[in-house]
Amino acid sequence: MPAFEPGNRCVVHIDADAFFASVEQRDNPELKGKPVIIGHDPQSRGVVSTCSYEARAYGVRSAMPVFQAYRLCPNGIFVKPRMKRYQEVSGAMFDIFEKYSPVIEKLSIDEAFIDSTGENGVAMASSIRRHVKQELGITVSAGVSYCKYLAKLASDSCKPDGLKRIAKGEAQGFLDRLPVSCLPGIGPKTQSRLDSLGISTVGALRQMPENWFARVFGKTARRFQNMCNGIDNDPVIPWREVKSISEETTFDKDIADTDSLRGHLAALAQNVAFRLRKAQLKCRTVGVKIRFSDFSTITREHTMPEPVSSDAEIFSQAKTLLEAAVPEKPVRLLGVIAKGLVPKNTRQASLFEPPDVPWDNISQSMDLLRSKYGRPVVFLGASLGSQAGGKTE
DNA sequence: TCTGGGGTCCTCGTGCCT
DNA sequence: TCTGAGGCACGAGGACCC
Repeated sequence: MPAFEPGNRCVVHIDADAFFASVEQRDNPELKGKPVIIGHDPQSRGVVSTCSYEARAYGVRSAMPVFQAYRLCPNGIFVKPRMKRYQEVSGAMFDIFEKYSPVIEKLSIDEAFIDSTGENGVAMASSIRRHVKQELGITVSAGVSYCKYLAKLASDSCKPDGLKRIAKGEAQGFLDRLPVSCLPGIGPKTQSRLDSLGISTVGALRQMPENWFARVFGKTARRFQNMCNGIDNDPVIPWREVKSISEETTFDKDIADTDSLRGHLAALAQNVAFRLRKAQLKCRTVGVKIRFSDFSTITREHTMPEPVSSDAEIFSQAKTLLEAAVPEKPVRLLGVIAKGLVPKNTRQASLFEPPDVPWDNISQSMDLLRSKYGRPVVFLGASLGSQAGGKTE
């Protein structure tokens, strides 16, 4: 099978290896070769964002509680995430991708699909890998195939610092051996459901009849059946519409006091509103998320006739929802979400409202001050005392 | 010492309208 | 006027991903 099949669809998937940890090791050479764990203080609530391969050797994994990571790897170096720094390096990495193809789909801060149809995908992937290593000092893994999810499975299978191609003729053999959990969309719940039915590999899943797929997967049956058979016609999409903007915070200690909750809610609402306006958007739906001390979680939302984006309007909606939810147990996490996003200038003309919208003017002035001096300079009265980033301190 | 944060998508129940 | 069906929007929650 030739490495380059002219005219055939070709997708490259690039995924940085232990991205946050690699950036920290690059910025601070003393960390090189050591077990670096990106996460909050091991004494606090929180989970591991990512960790270096040296830490993975101890059994540390992403999404693991930090105290557990500490138990497994007491000599691990715990580093607080520096999201701004990672964004910078990510930006530089995507600048490199753009030199190779105009059609790039950003999946997250550290991975992307690149459409390489009409090009030699393997050559492009190895050139990108070299380029990123030379310019940014971090390694990325690459997968090359004729569709997106196979390109991603290929890069997953050769991590770290690898390159793998799955050609059309090899796809079925490669897929059949994989555990079902490798398919995108099959998480722990679906995996255990399939396990209980005696299905553990993609090969076994592929043997199941069409009506069985329909019964087990419902609307998504066809997608999963196609994936088992190496079929995926999803194009590489260079731009996606944002559907929601949210912020949430887990408190160091659960909070039962409603005044304190209201303060945190105001701070969250303000940050969401600020991000909405920065993106030139308004929202029609405001929601709150409340997680109690027993980890049970509820969400409440309200859709308004007119889209809004001011701090006061979003806070007012969120406050009403929080009060209606009547938290009877101490609250562990509080969040505010804005959905139903529309462009900033969308507002229905009203016969009864003056043409000037005062909140828009106030918000504009507040944003100018925030942009100049930083977020905490101007804030809602209700958020007083909750401006320390959400954590109770 | 349990279990982050920011997203998307799907399902299901409910209420409203025709 | 009442009733049931169907479509639709909304709200809540779950699953999943990085």
